[in-house]
Amino acid sequence: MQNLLSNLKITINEKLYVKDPETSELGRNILKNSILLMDEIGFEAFTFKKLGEKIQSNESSIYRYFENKHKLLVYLTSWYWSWMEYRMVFVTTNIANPVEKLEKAIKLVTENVADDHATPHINEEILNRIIVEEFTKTLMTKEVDNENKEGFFLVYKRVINRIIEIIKEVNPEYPFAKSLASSIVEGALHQHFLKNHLKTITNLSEKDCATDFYTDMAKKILL
Amino acid sequence: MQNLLSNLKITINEKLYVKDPETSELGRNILKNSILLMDEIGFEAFTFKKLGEKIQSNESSIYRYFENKHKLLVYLTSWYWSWMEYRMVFVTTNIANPVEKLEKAIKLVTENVADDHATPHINEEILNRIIVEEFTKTLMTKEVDNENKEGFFLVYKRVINRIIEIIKEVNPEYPFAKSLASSIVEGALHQHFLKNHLKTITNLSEKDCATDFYTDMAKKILL
DNA sequence: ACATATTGATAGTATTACTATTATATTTGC
DNA sequence: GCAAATATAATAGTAATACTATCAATATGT
Repeated sequence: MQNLLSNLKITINEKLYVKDPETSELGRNILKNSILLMDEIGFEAFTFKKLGEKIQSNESSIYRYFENKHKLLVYLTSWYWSWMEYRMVFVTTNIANPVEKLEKAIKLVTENVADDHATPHINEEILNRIIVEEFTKTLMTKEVDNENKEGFFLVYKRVINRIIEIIKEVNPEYPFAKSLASSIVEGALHQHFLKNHLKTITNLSEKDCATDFYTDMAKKILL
Repeated sequence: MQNLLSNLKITINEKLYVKDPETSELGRNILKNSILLMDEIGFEAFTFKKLGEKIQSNESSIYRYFENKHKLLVYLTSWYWSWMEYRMVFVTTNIANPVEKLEKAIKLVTENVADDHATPHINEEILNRIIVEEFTKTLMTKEVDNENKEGFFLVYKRVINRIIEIIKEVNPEYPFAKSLASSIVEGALHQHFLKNHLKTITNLSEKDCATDFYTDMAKKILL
């Protein structure tokens, strides 16, 4: 089956870039290699100069696409959550049973991620590692309130809102639907971080994912 | 009642500092004002130069206490979790009923924090804000595995392990005690972050704390 | 009073995070 | 096919950061 994404383009908030990187070879190269380089050396050590060397291009050319590395990271994470939202809609549409719908949504945000070949310049498996290791840094800045107003985190909130709605379908009486949904999405990332680095305080081991833990949690809380 | 902490000194991993800041006036001044300055301008904008100006001391003098701002932040967060552990032991000792014990432990890690006047140079209310906004940054670095080996996160893990043990007492059959404990501790910080910045995806509002949400969660999962 | 430790002041370095300018390709429009 | 527009590359430069090193001033302990 041909994946719909081959034809659809993921749209990202225009304020996140100076020039749309999806519209040129260099732009797509920046996206592809910024994912690889960030995964390799981490967000703190990542610089536009090093990225320029990696793609045999110039620092100044990269600045024509992105104002700074923070916005590039927000761009990449927005891309990830957009991709996640697209898959969530796909997987939950036409499912009549709300519990089944919730199970599918939870599975999606908690399972291990593999590359989606429909997007040749984005490796989702590696991008997922960046989300696990760096995503909270996009939020935890002194500019978060302004950036939130500018809509930088809309896609992320939309993914969580979709889960909130499903939770409400499953149990309209439950008073903490929002907190439960945001806990699952953020918590799953955190459990994956722990399984990689602080193994003694998580039950997940190397190849596990967080699906069982959160499915069990949601069912016991809501049913 | 005189708080025990007035007499007890919180011990921090020696690898986190060059010279123990609790042993001099300047050291305690660095601790006190680094908390104030980080809260004010955020960890990214925080520099030893600015801190030096704030305490009318010199950048180079601060470097004699801490190698860099990352280690200072790890020091402050270790201090916080030590203080939390001390209070947790205090609050859970001699409670026979495991469920009551768990409730008290959850309350402690999820409630809003007020200043503890037993520690004149540390303002715990402000330090808690720093934990909410910056704690994950101490973990999410490329050095996390080495620093974990050096014991930088021992106190944090110890707090979580105490909760794991209580969860096991409440329900020895539950298979995800570790993930549940780490979810509660990290998740509570995250919910507090959301209530301050991304209010639409949490049920907590301004003066709420995460206690009700997590107490309800733990009971439904374990009982 | 004198040795020792602590702090302060200054200077210096490499790197980062940009901005500006100019030159050189490449594309496109007619 | 050629001029005009656009994109990219190369270079230089600036202010700030994250330190290190040195030396002077001051306080403390015996």
